Amino acid sequence: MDLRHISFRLLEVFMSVVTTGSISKTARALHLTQPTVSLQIKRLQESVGEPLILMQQQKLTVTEAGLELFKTCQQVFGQFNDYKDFLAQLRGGERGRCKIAMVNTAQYILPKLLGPYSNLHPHVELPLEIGNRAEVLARFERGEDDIYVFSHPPSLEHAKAARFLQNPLEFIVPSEHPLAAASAVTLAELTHYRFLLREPGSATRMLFESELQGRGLVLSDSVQMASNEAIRVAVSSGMGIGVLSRHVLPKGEQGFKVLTVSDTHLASHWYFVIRTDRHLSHAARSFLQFAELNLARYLDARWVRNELNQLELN
Amino acid sequence: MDLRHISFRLLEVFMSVVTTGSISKTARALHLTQPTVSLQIKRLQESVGEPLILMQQQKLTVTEAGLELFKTCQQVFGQFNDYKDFLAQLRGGERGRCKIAMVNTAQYILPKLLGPYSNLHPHVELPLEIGNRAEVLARFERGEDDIYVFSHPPSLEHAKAARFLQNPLEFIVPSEHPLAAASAVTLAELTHYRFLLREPGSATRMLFESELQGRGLVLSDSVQMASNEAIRVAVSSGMGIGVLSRHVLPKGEQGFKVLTVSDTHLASHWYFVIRTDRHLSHAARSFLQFAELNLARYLDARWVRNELNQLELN
DNA sequence: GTTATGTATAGGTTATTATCAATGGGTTGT
DNA sequence: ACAACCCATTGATAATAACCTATACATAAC
Repeated sequence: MDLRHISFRLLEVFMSVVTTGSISKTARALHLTQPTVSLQIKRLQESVGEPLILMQQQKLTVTEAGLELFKTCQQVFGQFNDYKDFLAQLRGGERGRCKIAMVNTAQYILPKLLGPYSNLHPHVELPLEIGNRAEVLARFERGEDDIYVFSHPPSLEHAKAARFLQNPLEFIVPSEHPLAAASAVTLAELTHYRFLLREPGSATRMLFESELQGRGLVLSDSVQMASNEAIRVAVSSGMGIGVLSRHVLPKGEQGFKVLTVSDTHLASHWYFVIRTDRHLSHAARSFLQFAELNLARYLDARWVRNELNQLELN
Repeated sequence: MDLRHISFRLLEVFMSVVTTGSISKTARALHLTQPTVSLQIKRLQESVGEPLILMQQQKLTVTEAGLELFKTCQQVFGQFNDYKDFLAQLRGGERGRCKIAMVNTAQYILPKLLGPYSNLHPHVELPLEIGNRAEVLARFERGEDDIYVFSHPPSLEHAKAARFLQNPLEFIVPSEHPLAAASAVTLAELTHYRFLLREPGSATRMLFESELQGRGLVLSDSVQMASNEAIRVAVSSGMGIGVLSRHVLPKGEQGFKVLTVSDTHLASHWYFVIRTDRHLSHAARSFLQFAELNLARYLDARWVRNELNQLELN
């Protein structure tokens, strides 16, 4: 038996012949002519190498081999119907995978969207990758993920980016710091103190430094720290002033105080980034559409900047 | 997703691409060229309406849809392998159906062959039909069975017949019959007594009557009875002389006696008959081959007349 | 920078498929 | 006996599937 050149169409025709018990009826049912069906069956029988139906006394009977083939076909079409269902779910975004790579700081805000989304689409896998800006950029280059989250837009080929949230920066000082009691301060005043900053590549630091540079200011002293958490702890223990995303700050200020800097309002933006040269997976599209509709609901509405329509998801 | 024009070959190629993880390797493995495989996959993807594999960074990855299709294919090929096994069994005569229609008297001898055969091939269905000569002939005409058993060859179009057993006729008389004590009698002597016979069409009666006619003898009295069993009982109760196939007589003579008729040796033959214009089912062929080899073993060797090679089974 | 290696695309050939209409030979039913 | 069905066969056609070679184009390896 040589299946190679048998198409599913052929099996469909065969199944119809078995169920209708007639070649002519099948022809009518499938909008074919009777000779066509006759030939199809003949060809199928040759491929199988065994008679599948017999005409005896003008009545069509199905042979043992034919009946068994029919059962096999039923199962096979069942399997493919299951597959079709799977595809439908995939396309509907109910199933599949949406791999997201994000820079460190994003891990404080993205879960607020991911949680509700995941509850709505429990069958969608949502593997997350967290790294620093350079790492996430490298992942983007290699196209390892479906969605990338940056603050600070990467200007790359094949990238489409859209802002979705403001990332306001806040200055925090130890509770016992000389400036802690001031009702308002200026940026220039701050530069006399020691600053605790993330590594040079980080969006927060880049934004802060370009602001300083634009205003001709220079920090008298700064220390580099590996994480936002480390900065927060260091500030609380009196090491210096920190510049952190507002989203990173815990609700209750513990051991530090947020300054009101009257002449400075620093804010970068969070971006969803996708590659234009890759098919966006259905799940990823589904997540971004969810985000577009629900940003204000799950994130602090004051900072939402919904420009996801720029991704042209539809 | 439109399966209609997808052939199994195409799925085979796809599966190979998934398992080898490379289009070129698949091409080499299946003795195709690389562009051929590329195109096949492309076509499959179009049929499915969803990307199945992705090339990223020179590495081939299988999408969700692709992986699921692969699993589906595995199952489907599994089903068809099962079907192939089934076909092999069918062809080997291990499975299937062998419908046999036989005349009444044959039911006393055929089970001796069918029993051992059935033990050897437990998965072969062996439906039996038993009727008088006319009924079995009608079944033959309509081609309702695979094998027909007659004594007396039907000379029909599309029939191939072969003898396999002599059917010697015996004369039986009631124990208290005047002839019961005689050591030997002649046919002519018998004609003076009442005979118990089957219906005119039966092979036994036809044979007996043609013998009488050939020798210019006429029965003085005869009664028609519906079955061999009825004749046996009637003889035992003294109603007259019976003519019965030796194979029908029980081992211990009860209430009757078998005569030795010195001038008469009547014997017809049992025939297996098949239609030449129908495919002989594998099971039927298998049974006849079994019979050809084992006649002498399971039937009384004295009467075996093995001419089954005339059926040209091989 | 050159050489493999792997994939995609273009262009072409041949065999096969999927159809059809027309026709002939059977059965069945009236 | 005739109409009504059913199936098989024939002959024809347009589409397409299944391949190939040649070529271009990446990336990885040396």
